[in-house]
Amino acid sequence: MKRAFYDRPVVDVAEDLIGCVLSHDGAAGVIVETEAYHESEPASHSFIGPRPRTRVVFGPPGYAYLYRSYGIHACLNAVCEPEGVGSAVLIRALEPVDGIELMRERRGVERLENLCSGPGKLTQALGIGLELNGTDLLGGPIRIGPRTAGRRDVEIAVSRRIGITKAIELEWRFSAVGSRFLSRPALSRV
DNA sequence: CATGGGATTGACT
DNA sequence: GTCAATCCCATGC
Repeated sequence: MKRAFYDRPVVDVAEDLIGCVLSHDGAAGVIVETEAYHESEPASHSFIGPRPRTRVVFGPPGYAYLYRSYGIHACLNAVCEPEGVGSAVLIRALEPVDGIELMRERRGVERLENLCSGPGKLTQALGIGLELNGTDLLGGPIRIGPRTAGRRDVEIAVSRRIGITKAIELEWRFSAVGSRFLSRPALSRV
């Protein structure tokens, strides 16, 4: 993807990332679930303004923001919108396509539907750790490629975001309709 | 400086 | 369905 892809409203980027291919260190998957987060709404880490932890979210678009969740898991985001605006897309689930055996080793589970069906699972399956926070998604170790042929017209469902307590009314979660690889099934559709 | 609480997962009832 | 694990970091005294 080009830098300009990320330099747009975060909700648009979140929707357009469905069907794109995320890869790192010998493994890759098609993005089937995302959520948008923006400094204007209280569910976002950037709501309270720049802090040491969220510095990269306010930086230029097209960089990786990684944070530790519940003291255990790493979650991957793509920073969006112009520098100075705190927004990012959380990658929540992938359909495994490459390096599946490597994913199984890293995850310690066999079942395909269990390898990348959650934000903490997919970072483990791809070997993405917190040390990659702030790395460039263009030319860095983590890559996001465009939709491949046959994925250009994916049907995309819209729903409320998962696991948050604030701004739950916003329908900023996007998922590929009918995918078996979601963290949770979707409800409505576009 | 002490404390509380997650953008989650997996094990267990 | 319930619940503990585990660690920054943000917040408040």
